[in-house]
Amino acid sequence: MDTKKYHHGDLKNTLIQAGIEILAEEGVGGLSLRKVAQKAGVSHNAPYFHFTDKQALIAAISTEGYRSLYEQLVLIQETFREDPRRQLVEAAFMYLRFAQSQPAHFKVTFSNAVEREDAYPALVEMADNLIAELIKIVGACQKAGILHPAPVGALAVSIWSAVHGFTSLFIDGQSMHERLKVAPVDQLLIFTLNQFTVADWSAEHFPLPE
Amino acid sequence: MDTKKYHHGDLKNTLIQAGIEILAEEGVGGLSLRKVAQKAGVSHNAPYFHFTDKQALIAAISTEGYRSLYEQLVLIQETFREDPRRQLVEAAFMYLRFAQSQPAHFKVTFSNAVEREDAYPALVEMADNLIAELIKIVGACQKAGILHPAPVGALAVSIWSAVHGFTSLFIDGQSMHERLKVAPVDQLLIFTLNQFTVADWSAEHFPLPE
DNA sequence: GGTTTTATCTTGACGTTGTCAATATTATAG
DNA sequence: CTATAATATTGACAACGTCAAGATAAAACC
Repeated sequence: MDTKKYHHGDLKNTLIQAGIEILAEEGVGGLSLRKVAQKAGVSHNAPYFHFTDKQALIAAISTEGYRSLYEQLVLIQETFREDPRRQLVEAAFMYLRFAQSQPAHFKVTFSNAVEREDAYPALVEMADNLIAELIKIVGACQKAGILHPAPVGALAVSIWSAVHGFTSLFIDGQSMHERLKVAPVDQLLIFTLNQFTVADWSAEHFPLPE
Repeated sequence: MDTKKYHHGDLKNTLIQAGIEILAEEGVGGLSLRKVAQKAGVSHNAPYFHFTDKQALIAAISTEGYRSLYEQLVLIQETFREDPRRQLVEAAFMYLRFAQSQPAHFKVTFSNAVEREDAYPALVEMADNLIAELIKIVGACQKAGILHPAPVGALAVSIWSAVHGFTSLFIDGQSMHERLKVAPVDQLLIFTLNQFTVADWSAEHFPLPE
């Protein structure tokens, strides 16, 4: 019950959504407290009754990014309950698609701006949720013999690092994926995922999702 | 011959260095054109004769980040000329150490701020240099039988993605490396690198550099 | 139900920022 | 040695984050 209805009614979430929309329309540079307030139809100081700081608003937007990733990860597991291999592939592409469709929100989510993550427990909690789901999938893949029997935490960190780095480098200025022109980005992501499988580097294990 | 000596003499590079120092002292949020100018001992508008924009200064700082990584990569290859395995390990740790010691510069380098990379040819060129060196190392590792005989460009992208993602997640709010407490960060990086070797997941292939 | 309290929002102000325009200064070219 | 172009300063402006003071409306209390 964070969202009491006083004058405006649920202004807090309205501001968060306005912020996410501004990120989509104008990018990270266009995000300002005053513009968010204007978009929500309130005065330039109204946000201060819901966020102590600009940082706090950014942290809330970041939290929503984690929530979106987390919820999609849960959905993927439900959808492909008996196919951990498919879960991993879908998860990786979901990650990439999120970044492609909302690059500014993706960037903000991964704390380009938030310095003291500890000051925002809701953010930490949602990030933990995301990690927990990822570990479930990696664990299931190990059980199915698709991934090595390494410590599941370490393997989850490695795979997430690879997918996150791949995605970050891709949206942060087409750094090379396009410059090298070695392969389409989707295929490169599959290739990267394949590095973590038990077998050789051929693309048989993780075909592209249709 | 970019650096003519008129009134100040080499103000351009002075401003870039001042910017890097501010990043080290105050972080990304503390970087402003006016503060950079003040640090260089010039008026608040002097930078506009060397950078069209704040973005242009950021692009120059980013370029310096790429240059630093590139030069260290060249040095590593010279130092361990006959040991491609060692080159790869040292390169990965050099990357991580750079981010650890200058997190704000690392973040700025990877374009948290620069939107139109194409508008800054020097930046693109230095990034290309970095990629070229990385590909050399990966190619040497393949020749030595340490890495799979996959297309070298794709493999370089995958490995860079893993190291970059690992490093980014680590400095962007200790996202999990510390939260999971699965292993010290250095060991986790080695583990991640090991995923790309030809053999199994045991840590024999890439021991920690002393 | 009327009053008090408290949460929410507005208005106004201040210093800082990025950037433009106008002006001054100095190095280089002729 | 002058003229010109490159370099730097000063001043201004709107937008920004944030603080302070006041207004408004919901909630709590009797």
